[in-house]
Amino acid sequence: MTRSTRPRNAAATRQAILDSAIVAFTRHGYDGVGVRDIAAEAGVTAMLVNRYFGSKEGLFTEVVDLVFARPTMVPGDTGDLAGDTARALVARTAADAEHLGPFELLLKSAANPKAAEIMRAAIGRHVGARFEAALDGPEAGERAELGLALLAGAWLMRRIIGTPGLREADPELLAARVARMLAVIVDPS
Amino acid sequence: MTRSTRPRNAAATRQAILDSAIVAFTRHGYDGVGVRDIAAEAGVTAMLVNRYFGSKEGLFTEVVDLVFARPTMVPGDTGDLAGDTARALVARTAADAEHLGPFELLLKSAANPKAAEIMRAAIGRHVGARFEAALDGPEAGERAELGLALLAGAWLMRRIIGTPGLREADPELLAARVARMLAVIVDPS
DNA sequence: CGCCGTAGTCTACGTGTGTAGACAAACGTC
DNA sequence: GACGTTTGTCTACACACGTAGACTACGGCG
Repeated sequence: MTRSTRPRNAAATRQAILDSAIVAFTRHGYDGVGVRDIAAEAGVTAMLVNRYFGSKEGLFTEVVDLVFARPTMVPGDTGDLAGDTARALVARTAADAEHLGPFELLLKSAANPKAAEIMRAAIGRHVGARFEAALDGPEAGERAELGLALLAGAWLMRRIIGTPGLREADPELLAARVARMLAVIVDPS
Repeated sequence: MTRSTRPRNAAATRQAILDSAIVAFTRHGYDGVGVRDIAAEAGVTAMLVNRYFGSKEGLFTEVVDLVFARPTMVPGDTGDLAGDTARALVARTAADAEHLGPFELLLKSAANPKAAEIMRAAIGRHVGARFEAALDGPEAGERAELGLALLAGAWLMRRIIGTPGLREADPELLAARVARMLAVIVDPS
């Protein structure tokens, strides 16, 4: 039809597949996307995906590792960790915001046990450690994950389920409340 | 093989399908189960499911309504709402606990937008109202859903993803921490 | 005893899945 | 300028999905 074969550029093609996969997996979750969809969005045949990444699972593993590696929520140390994080959460889960990022990916793919295991590993490798490093005091790991739990839960309710109370809440008031909840795990008490 | 047809009992058969569906949807999520699986577990053909519930979506709607209707987490008023709820959460997400119930269903099926919409409606109808009724003061709806968010997030991390910090945390200490976070939204401040 | 509505099964269709294997064409190198 | 490697496509398979439609047999009522 349009073109028989795309220009030969392995690195660029691989990256195009990866980009397409990041968006697709984040939007619809592991089970909600087919390899053909990802390939089509990258302008490529489905088989090429398996050639570069071994399998759908392999591709997902790489996507998760990439998405979870870069920090999106926890800011640099500005002195007000709880407040900054809460404000970032509220801003990113606003109705008109673009809803990509690790939390969306996490929630959309959690249903599949294999995907869950892959993400658990990536969280331990990247996110947990990063969040944990921002905390002092005992039980930093547990407290860090509890903070992540609140963020993930709020993301779920506000963006994915779209529960009205949180969706239509006043942003600043909501952020303040979330900050107060986060303060419980930020301050060693 | 064993039997050609099951004894004719409409009510019992319908209930058997419903029971099977509750377990299956909760365990594997909307997209993770086939109508054939549910039917087989109930000792019935797949088509009977559609005959009784119209479609897979109709069956799911009924399951969600049933599961979200009965209270599982928020206790009767014992004077310590935050503490009791936190303890119930920790107990129910323990490693050796049976992991059914609304939160598991919610998290496992959130990936599918149609399922998410069905659950959003059910939350507004049952859970939100129940949790909200337990709260006094302003913004009760927002605060109730924020509480649900924490519970859902903790459930996700501890049971579904299986993050080590929360999985291996000391139950009483974890419950105390969750209770302190819940206290933020329970007390009007 | 015979009938009829209903509870149930069976077959089939169309579509989508992940991936294996064979084939075609563009590039770098001699 | 020919060759072999790489990059990409095409076809195909085996399976699972939701569900439409036709068929069968049980059970209560006359």
